[in-house]
Amino acid sequence: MRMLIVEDEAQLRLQLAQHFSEAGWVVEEAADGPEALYMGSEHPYDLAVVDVGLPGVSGVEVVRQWREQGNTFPVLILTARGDWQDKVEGLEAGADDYVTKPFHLPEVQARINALHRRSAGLASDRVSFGPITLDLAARTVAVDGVALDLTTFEYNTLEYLATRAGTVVSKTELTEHLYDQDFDRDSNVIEVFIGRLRKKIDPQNTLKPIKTVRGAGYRFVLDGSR
Amino acid sequence: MRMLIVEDEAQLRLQLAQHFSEAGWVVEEAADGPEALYMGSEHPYDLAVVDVGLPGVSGVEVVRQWREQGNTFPVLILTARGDWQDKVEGLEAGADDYVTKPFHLPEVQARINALHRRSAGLASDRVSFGPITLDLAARTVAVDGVALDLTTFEYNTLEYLATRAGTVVSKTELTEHLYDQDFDRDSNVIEVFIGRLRKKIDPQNTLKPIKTVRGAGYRFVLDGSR
DNA sequence: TTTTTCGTTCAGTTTGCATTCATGTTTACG
DNA sequence: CGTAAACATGAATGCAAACTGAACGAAAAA
Repeated sequence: MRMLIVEDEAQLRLQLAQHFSEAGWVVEEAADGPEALYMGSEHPYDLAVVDVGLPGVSGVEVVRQWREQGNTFPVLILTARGDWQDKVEGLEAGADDYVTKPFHLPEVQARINALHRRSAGLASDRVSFGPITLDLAARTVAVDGVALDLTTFEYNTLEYLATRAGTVVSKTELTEHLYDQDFDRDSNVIEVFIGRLRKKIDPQNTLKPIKTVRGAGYRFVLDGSR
Repeated sequence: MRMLIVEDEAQLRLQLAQHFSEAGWVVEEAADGPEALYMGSEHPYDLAVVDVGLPGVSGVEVVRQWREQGNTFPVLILTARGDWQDKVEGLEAGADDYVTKPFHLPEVQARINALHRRSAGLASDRVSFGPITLDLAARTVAVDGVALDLTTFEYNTLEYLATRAGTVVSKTELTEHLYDQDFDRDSNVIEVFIGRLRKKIDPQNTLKPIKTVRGAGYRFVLDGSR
């Protein structure tokens, strides 16, 4: 999943970026309002963290303009402690949640997990499809109760497909959400990962949870149903 | 584990600091309210000891503000004997336990152990994973009933991983909780300790209790389970 | 003092894994 | 059928992350 971090203070921005990279996100950064506006309108992020106290174009303004452009990804704003007004304005501008600075990473992490989960339309951190269970918080997958040993990208690919189970996901959509902007557009990585996933999830090839929709992409489903 | 001691009286502060250093904690100190507020919001401590009778911003106030910021680490407050009110206010502000001054170190030690254990979500001082058993109070580890000879840091590293068994712990997280703020960020100590731990716990390399999650950190887990 | 213990650094090596490439297989459609 | 495009797959590559053994040096112990 791809996240945009908008924060002018370099140290804090880096700290957040490092943390969420380690947590498995693809992270991009913007240091000021205009940059944030550009990046947010150019790329399909899955989530954004925005400091409202930006120099120049304020964070609230950034969020407002994103929303006016029809951007729907969840936005978490960072407000200075006691700045009641910022918080209210931010939420009115279309932010989904807020955390006051100084904050503790676990708190930000928790709220981001919640936002991300909600935006995927899930009630819980755990999703099951027959014998296949994903734990979004722990980033683990089990088949028939046995944990699978997946690499970061294998897991990312599977999570993206599974949280959109039943719908067709194109290869471009996958690369847009699993890679940052400088991705080689004519690579076949996705095909390779799909292959490896199929082999790891279902070595006997009996479940066939990932169907190919020729010319359109892939669809995660179980059973013969549709 | 990293602890913050907030106490204005230098002699007492030093006594506590020395005691808990020897007990294996990484100890940092604050001498007044503002300093305590700053440090508590800046660093991810695992526990704090706060004297309520601070000049300037009172200890109760410090705890209240920490809690408002979403800080969750356990807090033990020190109150003057007979100062009934302080104790009540402190607990209401979000402290977890109290000790009245003058106190006996063993008592403080015992309460801190209890708080720390509870915050790790453990019911007992003893934790087992298959043949591996840690005794948090005695800071000892045994494999198949045979005691291991671990150094302070080796034990600390193992304890941190084991009390979070099943989840991925990043190297950054480890250094944040096992070292104080002036830690050389591009050191590979953690890797070295992980290596030594693996060798000591499991010389035949059959249990493989510490798994590497490339790019993310380490995960303590036994068998294929979870 | 000398000796030992341990935390830390460093350099060299290994390994995991994302990515590419070449080739094989399926499918749609004329 | 035939053929071209889309997809699958096994092996090869390259690089950064992780591992490791040795050495250093500070502090504790003897």
